[in-house]
Amino acid sequence: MTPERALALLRHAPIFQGAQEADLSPLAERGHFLGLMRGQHLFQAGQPVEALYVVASGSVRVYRLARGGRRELTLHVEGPRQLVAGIAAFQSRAVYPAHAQALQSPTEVLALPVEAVRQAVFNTPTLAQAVIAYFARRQAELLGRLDSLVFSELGERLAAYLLEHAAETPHALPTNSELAALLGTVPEIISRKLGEFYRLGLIVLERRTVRVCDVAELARLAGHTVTAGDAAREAGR
Amino acid sequence: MTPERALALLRHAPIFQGAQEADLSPLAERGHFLGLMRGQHLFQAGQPVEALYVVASGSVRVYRLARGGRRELTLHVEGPRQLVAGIAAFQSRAVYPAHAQALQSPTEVLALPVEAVRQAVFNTPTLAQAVIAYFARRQAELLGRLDSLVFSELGERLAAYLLEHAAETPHALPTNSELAALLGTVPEIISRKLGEFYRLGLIVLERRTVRVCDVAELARLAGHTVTAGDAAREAGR
DNA sequence: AACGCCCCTTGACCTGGGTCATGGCCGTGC
DNA sequence: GCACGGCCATGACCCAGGTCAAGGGGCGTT
Repeated sequence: MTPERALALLRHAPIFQGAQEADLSPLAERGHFLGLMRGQHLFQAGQPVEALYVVASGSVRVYRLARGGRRELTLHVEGPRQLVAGIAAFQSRAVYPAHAQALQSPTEVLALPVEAVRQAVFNTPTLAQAVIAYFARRQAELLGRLDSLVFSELGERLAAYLLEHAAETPHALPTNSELAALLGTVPEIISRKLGEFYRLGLIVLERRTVRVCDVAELARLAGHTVTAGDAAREAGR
Repeated sequence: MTPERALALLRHAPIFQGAQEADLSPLAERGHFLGLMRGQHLFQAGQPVEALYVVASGSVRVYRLARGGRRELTLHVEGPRQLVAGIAAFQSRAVYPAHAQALQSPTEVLALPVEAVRQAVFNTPTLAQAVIAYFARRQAELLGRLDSLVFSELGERLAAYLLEHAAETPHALPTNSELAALLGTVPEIISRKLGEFYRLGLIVLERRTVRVCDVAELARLAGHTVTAGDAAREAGR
């Protein structure tokens, strides 16, 4: 039973698009499913890499911790069919470069032993090609993340986040701590900024959801190098 | 003549380690050398990707520009045998994600057309494997960069830089603007921090070179979450 | 119902570091 | 020689955002 389910999952995972079913089935046979509760860790940064994971249900957050553990930065959140530790699996002296934990209960993942993955990928040119394309995409995302964190202020990042995740408003919002980890700050500041956006009439908050009111203005905040202070000044004249 | 030189270069490039000479020579034949003066651009961010470059001599700086161009962040500096745009070359709708410019005059690079590269890599499992390993390494570096920029203060980053690049002291230092771009800040702040380090007796500056005096203390600054203020306080008691 | 826990909100305060402007130094070219 | 341009240094000022602490609400558990 497990192999069929595993195979179905792999077949639909974006990273394996373009692969032959015949190439995937040996991999599927080596995999096994794991169930996780909210908050439970899939692995910790620094542990040797044993497996690569494909999310089957729920979601997994991958994050780095500052020295001392006072702050954390969420690198990405992966939902069904997405990979966790996909890149780490191909490093030679491989230890996980980040922590991974389930965000929901229950979360189910398919664990694929790294040797099995490497073997499958290195023996299957189409797979190798898919993996290379996947890596390139991830790298581009990471670069975007990097300079948004370095170049833009919190207001811009928050505005961008709201626009991106609130296609259908109202939309459930993560907790302030989760948002803070995502945007590289602390919960208090998120609280203030959201309050500020509300006062500017950009959003409405109600019971853990946001409704975006002024898409155009949010986009301006997100896109240009414009601080909320500027916006207030402009609104006031 | 060019093909031999190109082949020799490819053979020694770390990314192609483990590849057969036979697999590299068709690639070498498609390449051509370019000469650049200091400051001249190899490409600009946003241009469609035409080629991947291997540095033959001199060095190339790859950097991103903030919107508005007021600030820039150097992603990496590549010397001989290193790749520029190695990852961009494998993205599907590929535009360069960053700018690349020569740091020295003269700088010489080997340009390899992307189709030639893709073809060679996708047809040669050992090459594909090497490329995957290379990507994984780069990704790990980028992650390290990311959280040093997000989590640590400037003093830590500067201390880390000095330690890393001053194995043999005294060592030539880049200009303050170059350092600033590397560490994610502006030249004035570099000037102040270096002055502070000097006053603390950690380094000596003379005519564009640094000599590191107190390795242990610098390492403490770089490694722990310790501000220069703490150091001064401790030194003073 | 009452307790405890977690999260949110807000205020007060602090500080790293960005901005702007001035002046000095050095190297290069005329 | 002198003038110009780039780099560096430094002072004055400012502000986004981090820190710490206090208080309040929602909700699940006993």
